[in-house]
Amino acid sequence: MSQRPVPEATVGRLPLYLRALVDLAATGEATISSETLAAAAGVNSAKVRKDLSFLGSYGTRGVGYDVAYLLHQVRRELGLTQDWPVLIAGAGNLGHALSNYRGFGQRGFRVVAIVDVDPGKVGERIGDLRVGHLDDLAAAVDEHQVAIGVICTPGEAAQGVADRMVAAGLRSILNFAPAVINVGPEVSVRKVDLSTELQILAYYEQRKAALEAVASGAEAASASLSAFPAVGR
Amino acid sequence: MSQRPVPEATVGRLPLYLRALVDLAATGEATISSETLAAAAGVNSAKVRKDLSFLGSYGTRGVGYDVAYLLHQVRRELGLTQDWPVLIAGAGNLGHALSNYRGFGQRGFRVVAIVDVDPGKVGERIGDLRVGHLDDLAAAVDEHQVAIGVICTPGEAAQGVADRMVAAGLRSILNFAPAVINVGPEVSVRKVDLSTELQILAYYEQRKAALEAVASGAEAASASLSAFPAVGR
DNA sequence: CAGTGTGAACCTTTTCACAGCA
DNA sequence: TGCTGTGAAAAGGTTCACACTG
Repeated sequence: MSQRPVPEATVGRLPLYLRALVDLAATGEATISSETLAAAAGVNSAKVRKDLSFLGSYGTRGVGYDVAYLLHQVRRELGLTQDWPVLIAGAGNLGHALSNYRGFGQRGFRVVAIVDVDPGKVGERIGDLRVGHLDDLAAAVDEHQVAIGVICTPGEAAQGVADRMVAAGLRSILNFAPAVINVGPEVSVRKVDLSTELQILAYYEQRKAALEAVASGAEAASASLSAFPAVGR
Repeated sequence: MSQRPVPEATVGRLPLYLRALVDLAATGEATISSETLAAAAGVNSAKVRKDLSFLGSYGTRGVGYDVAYLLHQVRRELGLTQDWPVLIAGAGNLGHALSNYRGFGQRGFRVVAIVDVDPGKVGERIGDLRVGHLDDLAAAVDEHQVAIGVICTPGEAAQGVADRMVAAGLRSILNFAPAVINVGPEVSVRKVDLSTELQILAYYEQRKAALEAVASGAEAASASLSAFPAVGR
C-alpha cells in the first residue's frame, strides 16, 4: 500500500478532505486547487498540499487536483473502499441515535448489531435490528465480522464493555462513555466526550466575558480578541 | 483571573482531570499524586504536572495535590462555577439524545431550548422542553441568556443555523453537523464529527490488517505493532 | 525522601517561501 | 503563468531529568 507513514495529524484531516471532495464531485467540478479545497475543508492551503503530498503526487502543477482521482485516492488511503461492520454497545439515548444515524451508512459503516445489559432493552427493535444481550457480543462479532466497536454506555460500564470487545477480537473502539478505558497497545481507541467539548467552550466563553468586562471598564482593551482560537482541535 | 495563557492542549485536558478528580473526591481520598491522577486520566505524570503548573502552584512537594482544592481550581479555571444555558438546534435523533443526556446537567450545562424547522417536530415535547421554531432562536437566546449553541442539523442546514446563532449573539458553538461552518473570529467553534472518528479508526484498522497479511506471509514482520497510536487525539 | 515544579532536549505540526513543472 | 510539492524555519507540544521543598 502506501509507503511512508502518514502523520497522525494528517490522518485526522483526511476525512475532512473526503467530505469536501464528495460535495465537490456532486457539483461536477473536474479539478480543484489546494486553495479551494482548503476553503471547503476549513484549513489553509499549505496544509492541504503537505497533507496530500504524503499520499503521493496526485496534483498537476499549474492546474490542481483531479477531483475524481483524488477522491478515490483519499478513500483508498482511509480504507473506505470496503464496508466496515460496526457493533454498538449501549442502547440508551446515544446508542439509539447512532444506530439510526444515516451518516454512518452513507460513509460505509454498517451498524450490524446492538447490545445492552438492561432486560428492558434487550429484544427491542431499533431500525432493522433487535437489541441483543451483552453476553452475546462475541457471537455477534464473529457472525457479522465486526471490525469496530462503539461504546455508548454509562461511564461505569465502559471498561467492562471494552474488555469484552477486546476479548472478542475487536481492535478498534470508539468510546462515547465519559471514562478512560485501558486496553492493550494493539487496540486503537478514539474518544468522543460530549461534556468535555462543552467544558472547553465554557473556558473560552468565560475568558471572553472576562476580557469584555475589562474592555467596558476604564482603559480601552487594545488586545486583539482574535487571541481566541476559533477551533481548538 | 488567571495570569498567563493556558496552552490549548492543556485546556483540552482539564476536563479529563476534572472528571478524574470528581470520581476521586467521591472515594474520599484527600490528596493525590501526579502519578495517580495521570493514571486516572489516561496521560503521563509529567504532563499532569506541567498542565497543573499553568494554573498555579497548587501541589505540595513530597505529598501531592489536595483533591478538594485542586477540584475547585480546575472548575474555576474552566468556568464551571456557574451554570451554562445551552440551546440545541435540530431535534432529530442526535438532538433528542443530547437533550435527554444526563451528563450535561450533571456538569453544569442546562439545555434550556430546542429549535427545529420541521413543522412535524415543532411543538413536540422533549423532557421538560417543547421544541420551538428556528425563527424563535434569537428570542430564546435572549430569554434564557443562552451562552452556547449546539448544532445537530443535517450538514446542509448547519451554516444557516450558525449564522442565526451568531446574529443572536452566541459566541460559542458546538457543531455536530458534518459540515464546516464559517463564523467570525470572535466566535469559538468546536466540531464533533461522528463519521470522521470512524473513518480514522478505519484507517488504522486497515493498516493493521495489511501488516498482519505480511506477517502471516513468508518473512517474520519484525516491525513493531506499537507503531499504531492507541489514541489519535 | 517522596513528589512537585520547571528548564532543557526532543519531537511533531504548522507555516513560509520558492524552485520546478505542466 | 499558475499552482503543486517540498525543503527550511518557526511554533507548539511532550518528555526528560533533576533541583528543590515540605
